[in-house]
Amino acid sequence: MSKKPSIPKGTRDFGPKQMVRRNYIFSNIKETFQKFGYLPLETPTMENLSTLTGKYGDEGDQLLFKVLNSGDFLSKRGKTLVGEQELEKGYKHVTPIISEKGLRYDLTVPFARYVVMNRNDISFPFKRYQIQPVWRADRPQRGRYREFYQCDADVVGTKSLICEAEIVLMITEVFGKLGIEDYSIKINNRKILSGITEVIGAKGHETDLCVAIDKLDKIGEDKVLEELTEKGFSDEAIENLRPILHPSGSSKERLARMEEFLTSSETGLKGIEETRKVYDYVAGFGLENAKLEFDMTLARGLNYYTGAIFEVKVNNVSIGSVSGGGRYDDLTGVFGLPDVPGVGFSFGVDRIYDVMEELELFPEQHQDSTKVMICNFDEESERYSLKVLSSLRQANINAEIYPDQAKMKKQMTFANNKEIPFVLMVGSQEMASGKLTLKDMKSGEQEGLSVEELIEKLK
RNA sequence: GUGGUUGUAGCUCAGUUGGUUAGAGCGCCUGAUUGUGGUUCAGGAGGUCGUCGGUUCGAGACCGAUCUUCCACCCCA
Repeated sequence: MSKKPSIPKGTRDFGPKQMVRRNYIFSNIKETFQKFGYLPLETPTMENLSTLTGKYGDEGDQLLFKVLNSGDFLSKRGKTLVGEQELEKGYKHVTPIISEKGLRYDLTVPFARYVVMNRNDISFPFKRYQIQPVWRADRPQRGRYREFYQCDADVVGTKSLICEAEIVLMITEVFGKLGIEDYSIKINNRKILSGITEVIGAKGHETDLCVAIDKLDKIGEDKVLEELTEKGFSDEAIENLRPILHPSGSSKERLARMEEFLTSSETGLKGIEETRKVYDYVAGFGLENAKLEFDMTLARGLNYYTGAIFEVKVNNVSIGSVSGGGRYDDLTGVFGLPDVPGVGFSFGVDRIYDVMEELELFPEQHQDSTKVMICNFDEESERYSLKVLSSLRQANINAEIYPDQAKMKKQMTFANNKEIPFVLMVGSQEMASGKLTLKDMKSGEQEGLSVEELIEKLK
Protein backbone atom coordinates (compact mmCIF):
# COMPACT_ATOMS: atom_id res chain seq x y z
CA MET A 1 0.00 0.00 0.00
CA SER A 2 1.19 3.50 -0.72
CA LYS A 3 1.94 5.95 2.05
CA LYS A 4 -0.97 7.57 3.79
CA PRO A 5 -1.54 11.04 2.38
CA SER A 6 -1.40 14.04 4.66
CA ILE A 7 -1.66 17.80 4.63
CA PRO A 8 0.90 20.32 5.90
CA LYS A 9 1.03 21.35 9.52
CA GLY A 10 -1.55 23.92 10.54
CA THR A 11 -3.73 23.49 7.44
CA ARG A 12 -7.18 21.92 7.23
CA ASP A 13 -9.70 20.45 4.83
CA PHE A 14 -13.24 21.76 5.09
CA GLY A 15 -15.85 19.10 4.44
CA PRO A 16 -19.33 19.86 3.08
CA LYS A 17 -20.83 20.20 6.55
CA GLN A 18 -18.17 22.64 7.63
CA MET A 19 -18.41 24.59 4.39
CA VAL A 20 -22.13 25.15 4.85
CA ARG A 21 -21.37 26.64 8.25
CA ARG A 22 -18.41 28.66 7.03
CA ASN A 23 -20.45 30.07 4.16
CA TYR A 24 -23.11 31.05 6.66
CA ILE A 25 -20.53 33.17 8.49
CA PHE A 26 -19.03 34.53 5.27
CA SER A 27 -22.35 35.59 3.82
CA ASN A 28 -23.38 37.39 6.99
CA ILE A 29 -20.12 39.31 7.02
CA LYS A 30 -20.31 40.13 3.30
CA GLU A 31 -23.85 41.37 3.62
CA THR A 32 -22.86 43.70 6.42
CA PHE A 33 -19.79 45.04 4.64
CA GLN A 34 -21.84 45.81 1.57
CA LYS A 35 -24.54 47.48 3.63
CA PHE A 36 -21.93 49.95 4.81
CA GLY A 37 -20.70 50.74 1.33
CA TYR A 38 -17.70 48.44 1.08
CA LEU A 39 -16.96 46.72 -2.22
CA PRO A 40 -15.07 43.49 -2.84
CA LEU A 41 -11.42 43.19 -3.81
CA GLU A 42 -9.13 40.25 -4.34
CA THR A 43 -5.36 40.27 -4.57
CA PRO A 44 -2.93 37.49 -5.52
CA THR A 45 -1.98 34.75 -3.11
CA MET A 46 1.66 35.62 -3.70
CA GLU A 47 3.23 39.02 -3.36
CA ASN A 48 6.75 40.10 -4.04
CA LEU A 49 8.78 39.72 -0.88
CA SER A 50 9.79 43.36 -1.21
CA THR A 51 6.12 44.23 -0.69
CA LEU A 52 5.78 42.09 2.39
CA THR A 53 9.00 42.35 4.34
CA GLY A 54 9.53 45.08 6.86
CA LYS A 55 5.83 45.73 7.36
CA TYR A 56 5.12 43.47 10.29
CA GLY A 57 8.23 43.91 12.40
CA ASP A 58 11.01 41.37 12.84
CA GLU A 59 8.67 38.79 14.33
CA GLY A 60 6.32 39.11 11.42
CA ASP A 61 9.06 38.77 8.83
CA GLN A 62 10.06 35.48 10.41
CA LEU A 63 6.54 34.17 9.94
CA LEU A 64 6.38 34.84 6.21
CA PHE A 65 6.07 31.80 3.98
CA LYS A 66 8.53 32.19 1.13
CA VAL A 67 8.12 30.77 -2.34
CA LEU A 68 11.19 29.23 -3.91
CA ASN A 69 12.13 30.74 -7.25
CA SER A 70 10.99 28.55 -10.09
CA GLY A 71 13.04 27.36 -13.02
CA ASP A 72 16.72 26.63 -12.95
CA PHE A 73 17.74 29.35 -10.58
CA LEU A 74 21.13 27.71 -10.17
CA SER A 75 22.26 28.58 -13.67
CA LYS A 76 21.31 32.21 -13.32
CA ARG A 77 24.05 32.78 -10.81
CA GLY A 78 26.71 30.68 -12.40
CA LYS A 79 27.81 27.49 -10.76
CA THR A 80 27.93 28.81 -7.25
CA LEU A 81 24.46 29.48 -6.01
CA VAL A 82 25.54 31.05 -2.80
CA GLY A 83 29.04 32.22 -2.04
CA GLU A 84 30.75 31.34 1.20
CA GLN A 85 30.69 34.95 2.30
CA GLU A 86 26.93 35.04 1.87
CA LEU A 87 26.52 31.77 3.73
CA GLU A 88 28.47 33.13 6.64
CA LYS A 89 26.14 36.10 6.91
CA GLY A 90 23.33 33.68 7.66
CA TYR A 91 20.08 32.62 6.06
CA LYS A 92 18.68 36.13 6.00
CA HIS A 93 21.16 37.00 3.31
CA VAL A 94 20.69 33.78 1.42
CA THR A 95 16.88 33.72 1.18
CA PRO A 96 16.58 36.74 -1.16
CA ILE A 97 18.83 34.93 -3.62
CA ILE A 98 16.60 31.90 -3.97
CA SER A 99 13.21 33.44 -3.14
CA GLU A 100 11.60 36.60 -4.43
CA LYS A 101 7.97 35.90 -3.64
CA GLY A 102 6.00 35.15 -0.50
CA LEU A 103 2.49 34.15 0.56
CA ARG A 104 0.44 37.04 1.88
CA TYR A 105 0.59 37.48 5.65
CA ASP A 106 -2.49 39.66 5.95
CA LEU A 107 -4.84 41.57 3.68
CA THR A 108 -4.02 45.10 4.76
CA VAL A 109 -0.56 45.40 3.23
CA PRO A 110 -1.61 43.96 -0.15
CA PHE A 111 -4.50 46.42 -0.03
CA ALA A 112 -2.11 49.33 0.57
CA ARG A 113 -0.03 48.10 -2.36
CA TYR A 114 -3.17 47.98 -4.51
CA VAL A 115 -4.17 51.50 -3.53
CA VAL A 116 -0.76 52.86 -4.46
CA MET A 117 -0.70 51.04 -7.80
CA ASN A 118 -4.19 52.24 -8.69
CA ARG A 119 -4.12 55.66 -7.09
CA ASN A 120 -5.19 57.41 -10.30
CA ASP A 121 -8.25 55.25 -10.82
CA ILE A 122 -9.49 55.23 -7.27
CA SER A 123 -11.80 57.92 -5.98
CA PHE A 124 -11.21 58.54 -2.33
CA PRO A 125 -12.38 57.81 0.24
CA PHE A 126 -12.06 54.24 -0.97
CA LYS A 127 -13.86 51.45 0.85
CA ARG A 128 -13.16 47.82 0.11
CA TYR A 129 -13.65 44.48 1.73
CA GLN A 130 -11.57 41.41 1.11
CA ILE A 131 -12.17 37.82 2.15
CA GLN A 132 -9.22 35.57 1.42
CA PRO A 133 -6.87 33.20 3.18
CA VAL A 134 -3.57 34.35 4.61
CA TRP A 135 -0.54 32.31 5.69
CA ARG A 136 1.71 32.51 8.68
CA ALA A 137 4.53 30.12 9.58
CA ASP A 138 3.43 30.18 13.20
CA ARG A 139 3.37 27.19 15.47
CA PRO A 140 -0.22 25.96 15.38
CA GLN A 141 -2.45 25.80 18.42
CA ARG A 142 -6.16 25.88 19.07
CA GLY A 143 -7.63 28.78 17.12
CA ARG A 144 -4.29 29.31 15.48
CA TYR A 145 -3.57 27.96 12.04
CA ARG A 146 -0.94 28.37 9.37
CA GLU A 147 -3.60 28.98 6.77
CA PHE A 148 -6.64 30.93 7.81
CA TYR A 149 -9.17 33.37 6.42
CA GLN A 150 -9.40 37.02 7.16
CA CYS A 151 -12.38 39.21 6.34
CA ASP A 152 -11.05 42.73 6.11
CA ALA A 153 -12.87 45.97 5.61
CA ASP A 154 -10.76 49.08 5.18
CA VAL A 155 -11.42 52.64 4.18
CA VAL A 156 -8.61 54.92 3.07
CA GLY A 157 -8.52 58.59 2.24
CA THR A 158 -10.39 59.96 5.22
CA LYS A 159 -9.60 60.86 8.80
CA SER A 160 -13.23 60.93 9.81
CA LEU A 161 -13.95 59.09 13.02
CA ILE A 162 -17.32 58.13 11.60
CA CYS A 163 -15.40 55.24 10.08
CA GLU A 164 -14.28 54.06 13.49
CA ALA A 165 -17.84 54.27 14.74
CA GLU A 166 -19.08 52.34 11.72
CA ILE A 167 -16.61 49.59 12.50
CA VAL A 168 -18.26 49.27 15.88
CA LEU A 169 -21.65 49.13 14.16
CA MET A 170 -20.51 46.46 11.71
CA ILE A 171 -19.07 44.30 14.46
CA THR A 172 -22.27 44.66 16.44
CA GLU A 173 -24.39 43.77 13.43
CA VAL A 174 -22.36 40.71 12.43
CA PHE A 175 -22.19 39.29 15.92
CA GLY A 176 -25.88 39.99 16.37
CA LYS A 177 -26.71 38.06 13.23
CA LEU A 178 -24.50 35.16 14.23
CA GLY A 179 -26.08 34.98 17.66
CA ILE A 180 -22.92 35.75 19.62
CA GLU A 181 -24.04 37.79 22.59
CA ASP A 182 -21.42 37.78 25.31
CA TYR A 183 -18.49 39.65 23.83
CA SER A 184 -16.72 42.97 24.20
CA ILE A 185 -15.29 45.41 21.70
CA LYS A 186 -12.21 46.87 23.30
CA ILE A 187 -11.02 50.21 22.07
CA ASN A 188 -7.88 52.14 22.81
CA ASN A 189 -5.76 54.66 21.00
CA ARG A 190 -2.11 54.57 20.11
CA LYS A 191 -1.88 58.26 20.97
CA ILE A 192 -3.00 57.50 24.51
CA LEU A 193 -0.29 54.88 24.78
CA SER A 194 2.39 57.27 23.58
CA GLY A 195 0.95 59.91 25.87
CA ILE A 196 1.48 57.57 28.78
CA THR A 197 5.12 57.04 27.85
CA GLU A 198 5.56 60.81 27.67
CA VAL A 199 4.02 61.40 31.06
CA ILE A 200 6.03 58.74 32.84
CA GLY A 201 9.20 59.89 31.15
CA ALA A 202 9.83 56.92 28.91
CA LYS A 203 9.12 58.46 25.54
CA GLY A 204 9.88 56.24 22.58
CA HIS A 205 9.33 52.98 24.42
CA GLU A 206 5.72 52.54 23.41
CA THR A 207 6.19 49.02 22.08
CA ASP A 208 7.77 47.65 25.23
CA LEU A 209 5.13 49.34 27.33
CA CYS A 210 2.33 47.97 25.17
CA VAL A 211 3.62 44.41 25.21
CA ALA A 212 4.02 44.44 28.98
CA ILE A 213 0.77 46.20 29.80
CA ASP A 214 -1.16 43.88 27.52
CA LYS A 215 -0.43 41.02 29.91
CA LEU A 216 -1.81 42.77 32.95
CA ASP A 217 -4.86 40.59 33.42
CA LYS A 218 -2.85 37.49 32.62
CA ILE A 219 0.25 37.67 34.81
CA GLY A 220 -0.61 40.46 37.25
CA GLU A 221 0.78 43.84 38.17
CA ASP A 222 3.99 42.68 39.85
CA LYS A 223 5.17 40.63 36.91
CA VAL A 224 4.33 43.40 34.48
CA LEU A 225 6.37 45.91 36.47
CA GLU A 226 9.16 43.37 36.67
CA GLU A 227 9.15 43.00 32.91
CA LEU A 228 9.24 46.77 32.47
CA THR A 229 12.28 47.00 34.73
CA GLU A 230 13.97 44.37 32.59
CA LYS A 231 13.20 46.38 29.50
CA GLY A 232 15.02 49.34 31.00
CA PHE A 233 12.22 51.44 32.42
CA SER A 234 13.40 53.56 35.35
CA ASP A 235 11.99 53.04 38.84
CA GLU A 236 10.57 56.53 38.64
CA ALA A 237 8.74 55.80 35.41
CA ILE A 238 7.28 52.64 36.87
CA GLU A 239 6.18 54.46 40.01
CA ASN A 240 4.46 57.06 37.82
CA LEU A 241 2.70 54.32 35.92
CA ARG A 242 1.23 52.60 38.96
CA PRO A 243 -1.87 54.80 39.44
CA ILE A 244 -3.35 53.93 36.05
CA LEU A 245 -2.74 50.21 36.13
CA HIS A 246 -6.03 49.44 37.79
CA PRO A 247 -8.81 50.45 35.51
CA SER A 248 -12.19 50.46 37.15
CA GLY A 249 -15.58 52.01 36.65
CA SER A 250 -17.30 52.72 33.38
CA SER A 251 -15.53 53.59 30.17
CA LYS A 252 -16.47 57.25 30.73
CA GLU A 253 -14.93 57.29 34.17
CA ARG A 254 -11.81 55.62 32.90
CA LEU A 255 -11.51 58.12 30.10
CA ALA A 256 -11.90 61.01 32.55
CA ARG A 257 -9.24 59.61 34.82
CA MET A 258 -6.91 59.02 31.91
CA GLU A 259 -7.47 62.56 30.69
CA GLU A 260 -6.37 63.87 34.07
CA PHE A 261 -3.29 61.68 33.98
CA LEU A 262 -2.38 62.89 30.52
CA THR A 263 -2.82 66.66 31.03
CA SER A 264 0.82 67.32 30.24
CA SER A 265 0.80 65.33 27.01
CA GLU A 266 -0.69 66.90 23.95
CA THR A 267 -0.63 63.64 22.02
CA GLY A 268 -2.26 61.78 24.86
CA LEU A 269 -5.09 64.28 25.09
CA LYS A 270 -5.63 64.01 21.37
CA GLY A 271 -6.10 60.30 21.83
CA ILE A 272 -8.65 60.87 24.57
CA GLU A 273 -10.52 63.32 22.39
CA GLU A 274 -10.59 60.90 19.47
CA THR A 275 -11.87 58.09 21.63
CA ARG A 276 -14.63 60.30 23.04
CA LYS A 277 -15.62 61.28 19.56
CA VAL A 278 -15.93 57.63 18.52
CA TYR A 279 -18.26 57.12 21.47
CA ASP A 280 -20.26 60.18 20.43
CA TYR A 281 -20.62 58.95 16.88
CA VAL A 282 -21.68 55.51 18.00
CA ALA A 283 -24.32 57.09 20.18
CA GLY A 284 -25.24 59.37 17.27
CA PHE A 285 -26.04 56.30 15.20
CA GLY A 286 -28.54 55.41 17.86
CA LEU A 287 -26.58 52.41 19.06
CA GLU A 288 -27.01 52.75 22.80
CA ASN A 289 -25.95 49.35 23.96
CA ALA A 290 -22.74 48.88 21.99
CA LYS A 291 -20.40 46.53 23.80
CA LEU A 292 -17.68 49.11 23.49
CA GLU A 293 -15.15 49.24 26.28
CA PHE A 294 -12.33 51.69 26.65
CA ASP A 295 -9.32 49.68 27.73
CA MET A 296 -6.02 51.48 28.09
CA THR A 297 -4.22 48.19 28.43
CA LEU A 298 -5.17 47.12 24.91
CA ALA A 299 -2.10 47.15 22.71
CA ARG A 300 -1.96 45.60 19.28
CA GLY A 301 1.27 44.35 17.89
CA LEU A 302 1.19 45.64 14.35
CA ASN A 303 3.27 48.76 14.40
CA TYR A 304 1.58 50.64 11.59
CA TYR A 305 -1.35 51.66 13.80
CA THR A 306 -1.38 55.31 14.78
CA GLY A 307 -4.86 56.08 16.11
CA ALA A 308 -7.75 54.04 17.41
CA ILE A 309 -7.17 50.34 17.93
CA PHE A 310 -9.81 47.65 18.30
CA GLU A 311 -10.00 44.13 19.48
CA VAL A 312 -13.02 41.88 19.98
CA LYS A 313 -13.09 39.06 22.45
CA VAL A 314 -15.83 36.57 23.12
CA ASN A 315 -16.24 36.07 26.84
CA ASN A 316 -16.01 32.67 28.51
CA VAL A 317 -14.39 31.05 25.50
CA SER A 318 -10.73 30.16 25.65
CA ILE A 319 -9.76 31.55 22.30
CA GLY A 320 -7.85 34.68 21.35
CA SER A 321 -9.41 37.74 19.79
CA VAL A 322 -11.86 37.08 16.97
CA SER A 323 -11.60 40.47 15.35
CA GLY A 324 -9.26 43.42 15.44
CA GLY A 325 -8.11 46.49 13.66
CA GLY A 326 -7.21 50.13 13.91
CA ARG A 327 -6.33 53.40 12.26
CA TYR A 328 -3.14 53.94 10.34
CA ASP A 329 -2.10 57.36 9.10
CA ASP A 330 0.47 56.39 6.58
CA LEU A 331 0.34 52.78 5.49
CA THR A 332 0.85 53.63 1.82
CA GLY A 333 3.82 55.86 2.60
CA VAL A 334 6.26 52.95 2.38
CA PHE A 335 5.03 52.34 -1.16
CA GLY A 336 5.62 55.95 -2.17
CA LEU A 337 2.20 57.47 -1.60
CA PRO A 338 2.25 59.54 1.58
CA ASP A 339 -0.65 61.07 3.47
CA VAL A 340 -3.35 58.51 2.84
CA PRO A 341 -4.92 57.86 6.22
CA GLY A 342 -7.14 54.86 6.75
CA VAL A 343 -8.90 52.57 9.20
CA GLY A 344 -9.56 48.92 8.90
CA PHE A 345 -10.47 45.82 10.79
CA SER A 346 -10.75 42.14 10.24
CA PHE A 347 -12.91 39.22 11.31
CA GLY A 348 -11.13 35.97 12.02
CA VAL A 349 -13.60 33.51 10.53
CA ASP A 350 -11.78 30.41 11.70
CA ARG A 351 -11.91 31.56 15.29
CA ILE A 352 -15.50 32.73 14.99
CA TYR A 353 -16.27 29.23 13.70
CA ASP A 354 -14.56 27.63 16.70
CA VAL A 355 -16.39 29.95 19.07
CA MET A 356 -19.77 29.26 17.49
CA GLU A 357 -19.15 25.55 17.58
CA GLU A 358 -18.25 25.69 21.25
CA LEU A 359 -21.33 27.77 22.05
CA GLU A 360 -23.50 25.67 19.72
CA LEU A 361 -24.75 28.68 17.82
CA PHE A 362 -25.03 27.19 14.35
CA PRO A 363 -28.62 26.98 13.15
CA GLU A 364 -29.89 23.76 11.56
CA GLN A 365 -29.65 24.33 7.85
CA HIS A 366 -30.40 22.02 5.01
CA GLN A 367 -31.51 24.37 2.28
CA ASP A 368 -28.27 23.90 0.40
CA SER A 369 -28.67 20.17 0.18
CA THR A 370 -30.96 17.84 -1.76
CA LYS A 371 -34.63 18.05 -0.94
CA VAL A 372 -35.81 14.97 -2.71
CA MET A 373 -34.11 11.86 -4.05
CA ILE A 374 -35.66 9.63 -6.64
CA CYS A 375 -35.17 5.90 -6.15
CA ASN A 376 -33.79 4.01 -9.10
CA PHE A 377 -35.59 0.67 -9.70
CA ASP A 378 -34.94 -0.47 -13.23
CA GLU A 379 -34.33 0.90 -16.68
CA GLU A 380 -37.95 1.75 -17.41
CA SER A 381 -38.43 3.61 -14.13
CA GLU A 382 -35.09 5.34 -14.60
CA ARG A 383 -36.15 6.72 -17.99
CA TYR A 384 -39.48 7.85 -16.56
CA SER A 385 -37.76 9.42 -13.55
CA LEU A 386 -35.41 11.61 -15.57
CA LYS A 387 -38.35 13.63 -16.84
CA VAL A 388 -39.73 14.00 -13.34
CA LEU A 389 -36.28 15.05 -12.16
CA SER A 390 -36.08 17.75 -14.81
CA SER A 391 -39.51 19.10 -13.86
CA LEU A 392 -38.48 19.27 -10.22
CA ARG A 393 -35.29 21.12 -11.06
CA GLN A 394 -37.10 23.51 -13.35
CA ALA A 395 -39.27 24.35 -10.36
CA ASN A 396 -36.05 25.14 -8.46
CA ILE A 397 -36.27 22.14 -6.21
CA ASN A 398 -32.93 20.57 -5.31
CA ALA A 399 -33.33 17.02 -6.53
CA GLU A 400 -31.21 14.05 -7.50
CA ILE A 401 -31.68 10.51 -8.68
CA TYR A 402 -29.76 7.60 -7.23
CA PRO A 403 -27.46 6.94 -10.17
CA ASP A 404 -27.29 3.16 -9.88
CA GLN A 405 -30.04 0.55 -9.88
CA ALA A 406 -29.05 -0.63 -6.45
CA LYS A 407 -31.06 -2.36 -3.78
CA MET A 408 -33.78 -0.30 -2.12
CA LYS A 409 -32.15 -0.72 1.21
CA LYS A 410 -28.93 0.78 -0.05
CA GLN A 411 -30.70 3.71 -1.65
CA MET A 412 -32.76 4.43 1.45
CA THR A 413 -29.69 4.26 3.66
CA PHE A 414 -27.94 6.70 1.36
CA ALA A 415 -30.86 9.16 1.57
CA ASN A 416 -30.96 8.75 5.30
CA ASN A 417 -27.24 9.42 5.75
CA LYS A 418 -27.38 12.45 3.52
CA GLU A 419 -30.38 13.71 5.50
CA ILE A 420 -32.49 14.05 2.40
CA PRO A 421 -35.99 14.82 3.69
CA PHE A 422 -38.02 13.19 0.90
CA VAL A 423 -37.63 10.09 -1.25
CA LEU A 424 -39.68 9.60 -4.40
CA MET A 425 -40.50 6.12 -5.67
CA VAL A 426 -41.38 5.55 -9.29
CA GLY A 427 -42.12 1.87 -9.93
CA SER A 428 -44.46 0.05 -12.23
CA GLN A 429 -47.54 0.84 -10.11
CA GLU A 430 -46.69 4.53 -10.04
CA MET A 431 -45.96 4.71 -13.73
CA ALA A 432 -49.30 3.07 -14.48
CA SER A 433 -51.35 5.39 -12.27
CA GLY A 434 -49.29 8.58 -12.69
CA LYS A 435 -49.36 8.98 -8.92
CA LEU A 436 -45.80 8.88 -7.64
CA THR A 437 -45.08 7.69 -4.12
CA LEU A 438 -43.46 10.35 -1.94
CA LYS A 439 -42.01 9.28 1.35
CA ASP A 440 -41.39 11.72 4.17
CA MET A 441 -38.21 10.38 5.74
CA LYS A 442 -38.85 11.99 9.09
CA SER A 443 -42.35 10.72 9.72
CA GLY A 444 -42.13 7.67 7.48
CA GLU A 445 -45.47 8.53 5.88
CA GLN A 446 -46.08 7.97 2.19
CA GLU A 447 -48.57 9.43 -0.25
CA GLY A 448 -49.34 9.21 -3.96
CA LEU A 449 -48.95 12.47 -5.87
CA SER A 450 -48.96 13.64 -9.47
CA VAL A 451 -45.92 15.55 -10.68
CA GLU A 452 -47.79 18.85 -10.33
CA GLU A 453 -48.90 18.04 -6.80
CA LEU A 454 -45.39 16.95 -6.01
CA ILE A 455 -43.88 20.26 -7.12
CA GLU A 456 -46.52 22.16 -5.19
CA LYS A 457 -45.73 20.19 -2.05
CA LEU A 458 -41.95 20.48 -2.23
CA LYS A 459 -41.74 24.10 -3.28
C1' G B 1 11.58 30.58 17.67
C1' U B 2 11.85 28.13 23.30
C1' G B 3 9.89 24.24 26.65
C1' G B 4 6.45 20.31 27.12
C1' U B 5 2.59 16.82 25.13
C1' U B 6 0.18 13.33 21.75
C1' G B 7 -0.11 9.39 17.86
C1' U B 8 -3.10 1.80 18.35
C1' A B 9 -9.41 -0.21 13.19
C1' G B 10 -13.28 4.95 9.57
C1' C B 11 -14.30 7.47 14.88
C1' U B 12 -13.63 7.42 20.49
C1' C B 13 -10.35 4.77 23.29
C1' A B 14 -8.31 -0.09 26.25
C1' G B 15 -3.70 -2.90 25.90
C1' U B 16 -0.41 -5.29 33.01
C1' U B 17 7.04 -5.68 34.86
C1' G B 18 8.95 -6.15 27.15
C1' G B 19 6.45 -12.60 25.85
C1' U B 20 2.44 -16.73 21.46
C1' U B 21 -2.95 -14.94 17.30
C1' A B 22 -3.31 -6.56 19.43
C1' G B 23 -9.08 -5.76 21.93
C1' A B 24 -13.97 -2.94 23.06
C1' G B 25 -17.90 0.51 21.83
C1' C B 26 -19.72 3.18 17.78
C1' G B 27 -19.59 3.16 12.47
C1' C B 28 -19.16 0.05 7.91
C1' C B 29 -20.59 -4.51 4.92
C1' U B 30 -23.96 -9.04 4.41
C1' G B 31 -28.45 -11.49 5.76
C1' A B 32 -33.42 -11.92 8.49
C1' U B 33 -36.83 -7.90 4.99
C1' U B 34 -35.99 -10.16 -3.87
C1' G B 35 -40.29 -2.07 -3.46
C1' U B 36 -38.60 0.99 2.07
C1' G B 37 -33.89 4.05 5.80
C1' G B 38 -33.58 5.61 11.06
C1' U B 39 -35.26 0.25 15.87
C1' U B 40 -34.05 -5.19 16.70
C1' C B 41 -31.43 -9.91 15.80
C1' A B 42 -27.46 -13.05 13.42
C1' G B 43 -22.92 -13.01 10.90
C1' G B 44 -18.57 -10.53 8.53
C1' A B 45 -14.65 -7.28 6.88
C1' G B 46 -11.17 -3.90 8.51
C1' G B 47 -4.47 -2.73 11.98
C1' U B 48 3.36 -3.16 8.72
C1' C B 49 0.38 0.01 16.65
C1' G B 50 2.51 7.87 12.84
C1' U B 51 7.33 7.04 10.01
C1' C B 52 12.53 5.58 9.92
C1' G B 53 16.42 3.53 12.67
C1' G B 54 18.42 1.20 17.30
C1' U B 55 18.50 -2.09 21.97
C1' U B 56 16.74 -7.31 22.73
C1' C B 57 16.17 -14.35 21.79
C1' G B 58 11.64 -11.33 21.50
C1' A B 59 9.15 -4.29 20.98
C1' G B 60 2.49 -1.60 20.41
C1' A B 61 5.38 -0.99 25.12
C1' C B 62 12.40 0.72 25.99
C1' C B 63 16.10 4.37 23.31
C1' G B 64 17.16 8.00 19.13
C1' A B 65 15.60 10.85 14.97
C1' U B 66 11.61 12.74 12.22
C1' C B 67 6.52 14.05 11.13
C1' U B 68 1.81 15.16 13.39
C1' U B 69 -1.58 16.84 17.48
C1' C B 70 -2.50 19.66 21.61
C1' C B 71 -0.53 23.02 25.60
C1' A B 72 2.54 27.11 27.84
C1' C B 73 5.78 31.14 26.34
C1' C B 74 6.63 34.54 22.17
C1' C B 75 3.36 36.63 19.04
C1' C B 76 -1.34 36.85 16.88
C1' A B 77 -6.98 36.22 13.69
